[in-house]
Amino acid sequence: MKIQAPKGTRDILPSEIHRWQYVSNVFAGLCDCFGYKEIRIPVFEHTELFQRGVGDTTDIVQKEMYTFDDKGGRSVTLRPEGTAGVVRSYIENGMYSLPQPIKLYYDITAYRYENVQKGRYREFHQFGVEALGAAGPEIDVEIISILYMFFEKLGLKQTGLNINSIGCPACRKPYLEKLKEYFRPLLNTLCADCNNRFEKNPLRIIDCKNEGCKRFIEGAPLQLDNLCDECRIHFAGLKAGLENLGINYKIDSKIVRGLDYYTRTVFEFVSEKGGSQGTICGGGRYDGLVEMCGGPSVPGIGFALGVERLLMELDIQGVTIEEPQAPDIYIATLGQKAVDLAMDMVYKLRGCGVKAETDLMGRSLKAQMKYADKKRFSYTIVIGDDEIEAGKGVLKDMRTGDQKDVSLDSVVDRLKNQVKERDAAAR
RNA sequence: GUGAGCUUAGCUCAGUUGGUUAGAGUGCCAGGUUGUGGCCCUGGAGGUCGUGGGUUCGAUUCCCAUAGCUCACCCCA
Repeated sequence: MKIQAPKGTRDILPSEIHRWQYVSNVFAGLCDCFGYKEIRIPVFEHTELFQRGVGDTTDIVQKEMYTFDDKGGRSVTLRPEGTAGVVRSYIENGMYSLPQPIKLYYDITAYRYENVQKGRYREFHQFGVEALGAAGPEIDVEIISILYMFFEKLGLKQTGLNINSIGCPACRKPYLEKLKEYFRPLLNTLCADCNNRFEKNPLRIIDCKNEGCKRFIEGAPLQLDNLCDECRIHFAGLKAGLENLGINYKIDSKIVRGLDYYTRTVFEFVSEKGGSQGTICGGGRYDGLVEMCGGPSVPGIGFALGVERLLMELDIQGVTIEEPQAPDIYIATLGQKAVDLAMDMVYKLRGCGVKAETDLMGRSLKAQMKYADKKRFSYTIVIGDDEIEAGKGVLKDMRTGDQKDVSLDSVVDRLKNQVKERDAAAR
């Protein structure tokens, strides 16, 4: 069998790595401004964490987890998302006794076993943020504003924000009864999936895409219209907070979110043209999760953003990310003495932060020049026996083709300064 | 889990109505007389035509199976 990357995984190659590094850096910089610190959590956790944290009735837990027994007979699972692991770490490391709220972000891979298609992979990348300890709508607004500013910084203009409230345990119970009452007489006309959902998670019926079911969903009671006073006030606070910052949103009363732990605020950022995988980012409040995972009763809110989908959206909206700066100087050599000298020179230059290379293939001068050209070096220096004897090298500007002699003693210092000045000017 | 399309060189693709050594462009390597890139020219390396089986004198081509890729459903990032 030919060895190749497993289904649903892919290499991020040197030719595209700058796009990934760019969005990661922008995200990290922004989180830093907002006072969020990076957390790095394990790629795998005990399976039980996700069963409890993500929810037994979710598709993720029921059919999408990469679960296996390790050699000690423990069942472990590759993380299908980041929140559960962060919450586990919050509890395990006693973060509730640090100044609250705890504000964290992460840049991770996640794993779900499902059929691949556009914008969906088995190994995929997420940027995420979690804020624990704050219950009011202000933190909801802050979390959403991170994303809003992030998209703005990246130059994404057609990315819409949808928000909803799915209530708390107190108001969800009577609502679910109401919902079931509504759907009960319709059960034999609803699809098989919905019949399944009816007992396990009736909320998800509202999300059904089946045309036959959609007709009835239109008239179904919505959680948004059946919130308790506290939830209603919270949602009003969220809306007012977003308006205060000038953040546009739409209320989408059908957002449910596929994970069990969400309470009250749920939201997503969607692409206008992204097609079936148009959700770039999803998030919400999870006030019961920490307690459910064995910690104290602490409220939380967060989001996860799909990096693959973000990069797709940048393409769709025509946002290009510039290639990193070209390398500075290539030292072309003729003869062993020149090779030795060049090795010493590039070593010194690199020590000063200058991007320098020399021949490692024993190639002809012409081939070396071709290499320098293809790799887009700004300058080359040619060194041969003549130059060493004269203590001079030929410095060539690869853009203009101009050449001049330079003293080999001073050239390292001169280049160093030149690059420093250029970098300062760029800033 | 279900359905559709695709699979020939590193990449993008031709092609063979079944018949000797399977092609182009691009990329890579080397040359185009003394020590200089880009344009141009020449040459070279590189393919068990996804894999396994069947039909046939003969299969890269036809048939079947299988894997992978791509897309869609479900669901999600």
